[in-house]
Amino acid sequence: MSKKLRVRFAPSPTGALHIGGVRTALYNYLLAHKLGGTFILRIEDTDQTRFVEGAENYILDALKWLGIMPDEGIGVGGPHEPYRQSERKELYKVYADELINSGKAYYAFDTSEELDAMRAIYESKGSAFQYNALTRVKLKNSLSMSEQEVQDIIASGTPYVIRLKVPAKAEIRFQDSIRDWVHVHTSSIDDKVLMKSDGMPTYHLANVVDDHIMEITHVIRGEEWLPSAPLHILLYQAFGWQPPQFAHLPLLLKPEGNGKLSKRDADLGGFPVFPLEWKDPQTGVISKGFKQEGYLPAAMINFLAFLGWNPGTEQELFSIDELISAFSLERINKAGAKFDVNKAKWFNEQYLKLQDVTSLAAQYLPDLPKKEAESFVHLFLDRITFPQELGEKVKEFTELPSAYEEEVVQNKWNEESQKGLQVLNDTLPFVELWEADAIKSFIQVKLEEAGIKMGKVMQMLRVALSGNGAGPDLMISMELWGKEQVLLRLNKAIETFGKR
RNA sequence: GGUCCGUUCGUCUAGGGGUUAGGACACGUCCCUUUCACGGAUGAAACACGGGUUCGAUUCCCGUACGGACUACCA
Repeated sequence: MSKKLRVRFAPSPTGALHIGGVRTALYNYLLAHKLGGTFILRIEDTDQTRFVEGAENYILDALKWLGIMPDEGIGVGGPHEPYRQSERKELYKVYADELINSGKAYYAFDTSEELDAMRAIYESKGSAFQYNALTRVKLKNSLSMSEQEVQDIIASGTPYVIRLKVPAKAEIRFQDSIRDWVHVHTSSIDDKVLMKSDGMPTYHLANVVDDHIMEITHVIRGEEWLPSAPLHILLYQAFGWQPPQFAHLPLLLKPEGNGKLSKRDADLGGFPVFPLEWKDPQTGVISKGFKQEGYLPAAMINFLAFLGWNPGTEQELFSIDELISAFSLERINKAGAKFDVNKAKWFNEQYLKLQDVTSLAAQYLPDLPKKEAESFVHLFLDRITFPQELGEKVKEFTELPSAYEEEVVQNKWNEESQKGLQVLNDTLPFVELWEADAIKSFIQVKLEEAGIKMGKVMQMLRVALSGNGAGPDLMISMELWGKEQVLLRLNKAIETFGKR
């Protein structure tokens, strides 16, 4: 029997969770649920300088809103606590020392400034500096210095880092679930820093150690990690551990032109990149959230799932349960996907129509009587993308027209329609049952009696009552306005047009 | 610059040695609706380029171009 599947989503609390991160979390969640595995949330906060207050809660809230909650980890607990890397600091030191002792890693004393200077020199010569088998002997580290020197310098309290001693001539290969075999020569891999001088591990070390300890079987993460995957393989090898199965997801790209989707593009395009609204605690800048814009969680999930994956059938609308059963790593695409707001909106419209009318009415039209609110929801549900448009629609509907659509008036206001409106104005007060069907037959009869064709006046009537040449069913609208209001509007319109 | 990854309609994608290259969004037209929207139908719209392998390549291989990621004591 194979090991039980365990996956993790491991964001850094450096700000709001980006929509690409949400998709990564979603794919992890889907795989875990499909295969009866465990979905773990771990926080990678090893960079103290980039820590942002509130970001961790934001991540949790965002996942909660979308319904992709972890089974284990932050906010849930579990057998491998703590799940915040800053709280596991001591652990990484142990493993880094293990690598030192086995000769797989070494101490380095070069300062950032020295390295920067080194890079500048190489760059001026048109090449790139690498801290590797070729250069490390000439730099300040435990490989180039005598053992005594190293002991002295450490004892003196000089800051140091621990670097991985990358083998000089080897080929690293691994089979990615999405990209198949990837191979890289170690000559292109740097002796990466494993432990920083502040005693914190870098991503690479912490990630590998935690994934191993937490028994992660599949690492599903963004493509930006692909270049460092060979380094991670090297680390697993150095520890003598079995690496997990890797799956590097294609990137989410900006809608216009090329490049990774960023917050800036979103602002330009007028759509969010964050699931929830986010206020940057440093700058106070507020970024839009999909939730606040009116996107439904189920629509977001469906839309996101299809950005880089598809079931191979022609079905597009998938509930989360359907996604879980249809999902597989094998059907994830290789190429990056551009974020298309139109498609997102379409998904939202589809899910909006599926919403319960009663609860939409209660939530978005709370000030209206229940029955009336529900009528409005019925009237407008097919014409909106976001639920909060209901309020705007109703407001617009309820207010007296401030102007009349000029083009329609121009074309339709004539002797016959004038006569028709006048007939209606005179007779409508006598409608007994003010209800759409009754109003309709009443109008039919009255216009016929007057010898006026219905088609000649209906659009004029619409403009007279609503101001617009197009809109929801007129008879139902009239029912909702009520007799008094209709007559008021009709009067006003006749008066206005009559002056022309 | 170097390393790695990628490339099918405008966008998301299906497909895969022989297909009318399929679907969805967006767009056009028509139908439904005395309007609009919804819905339905329909149209326009793609295999980056060049070599090779092959009877045959969009599909396999190699190059080129283009795009992207990475190249920090950031993740």
